Amino acid sequence: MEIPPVVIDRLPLYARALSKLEVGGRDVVSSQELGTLLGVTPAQIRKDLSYFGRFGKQGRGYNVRKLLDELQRILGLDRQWSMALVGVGKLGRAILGYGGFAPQGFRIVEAFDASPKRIGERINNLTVKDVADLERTLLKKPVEVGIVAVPAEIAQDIIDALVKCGVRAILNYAPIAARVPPGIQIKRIEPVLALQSMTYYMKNARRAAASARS
Amino acid sequence: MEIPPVVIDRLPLYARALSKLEVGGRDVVSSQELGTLLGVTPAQIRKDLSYFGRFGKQGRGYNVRKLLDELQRILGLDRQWSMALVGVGKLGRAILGYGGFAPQGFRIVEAFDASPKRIGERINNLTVKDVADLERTLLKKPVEVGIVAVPAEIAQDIIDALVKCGVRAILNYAPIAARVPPGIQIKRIEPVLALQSMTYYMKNARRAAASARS
DNA sequence: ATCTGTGAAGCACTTCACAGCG
DNA sequence: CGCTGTGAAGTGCTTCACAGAT
Repeated sequence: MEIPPVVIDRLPLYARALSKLEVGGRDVVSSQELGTLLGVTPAQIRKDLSYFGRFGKQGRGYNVRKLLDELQRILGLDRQWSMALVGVGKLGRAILGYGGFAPQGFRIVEAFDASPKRIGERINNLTVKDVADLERTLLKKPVEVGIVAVPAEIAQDIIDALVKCGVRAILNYAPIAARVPPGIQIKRIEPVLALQSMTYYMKNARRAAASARS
Repeated sequence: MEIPPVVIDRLPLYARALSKLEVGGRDVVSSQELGTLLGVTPAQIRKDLSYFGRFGKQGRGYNVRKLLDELQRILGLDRQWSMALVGVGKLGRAILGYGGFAPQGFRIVEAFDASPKRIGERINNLTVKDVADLERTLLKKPVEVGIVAVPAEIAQDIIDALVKCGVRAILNYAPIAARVPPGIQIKRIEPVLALQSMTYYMKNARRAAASARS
């Protein structure tokens, strides 16, 4: 069956909420309650889960531990993923320093930059390599994900190189509409775009209406 | 007329592409060409723009400068927006140091933190204030946008406080499904969620299919 | 009695296809 | 002839509403 991409985008949210519930010692949760926690309708949660199987018990709800396991398996979160960062400027350094990837199984195992000042530098147990050696390095020791934190002008070239090295997903921090071949995943992380669409709803100072979408 | 939210989300992309074209000295562009640049169908671009007016010339295309002006006006990008950052840890510092906001008219004018170590610290011409003074400060001198870069546990409280101070949009970096009253905009910036949905398509190593969505 | 799982209905968004203007 | 603007058709996603399990 072909699953709607929006559904896939919501599953990590469900998983995170379940994870919190589990830590809190919760055994069972209903779609109603989970929906309230996440700002999603109960029907949507049930429908989303129904694409993958029947995980609940009628009259009771879902077993927190079991559903979380299922979601992690479905999403491929029951394993480690290795990533290569390209661009070790201010943004790249922040990404290297960010503590949120590792606990979720995402590890940055290579860092590249073009500036002689940065090549050879040691940050967070990683030695920055010359971007000229990117293909050599990643063809020998492939990674699954590429993180692009380079200036816009060269971002597409870097993305092409990463794809050539077998990367199957890209997290793009550069402000460009990058093109990738079919089958390769790419998501942009762009705070400015997020701001620029929110201003549309803000510019008329209307206190009412303008439904907020988390 | 009620405009589909997805349309609003695409307009900043169009604006950015037009901006690049303008810098490149381009006078006119067709929906076909703009679509190729952005990976969007020409029909979608024309339909999106048609919600707001008739900006093109049949047989020719769109005047780059004029369409860019219109989009900036529509999105409210023809003015400055002031923002307050809450949380000056590693992530908050990276946000303060990020050079991408100011050129687009978004200025961080206040920074708050709870840690005595950070309060009073001067970063990028901003003095970090005590988060206990958040309401006092922002009620006196309101900002339009709040940037939340605090630990998950206190993020909802901070968001509530910001909303109380009249903030109309929130850029949320904390890993929670935050709730805001209707009329308040909120967008999450969460690289981990982006990764966690991409893995779904990666876990079976299928080289074919699995359409990539930029 | 409660809450799931799900066809069917409803709504939202995208694409088609072409009239009409430059 | 080229390209926009747009109703209409098509596709995809969400919500409804209820049968059925516990």
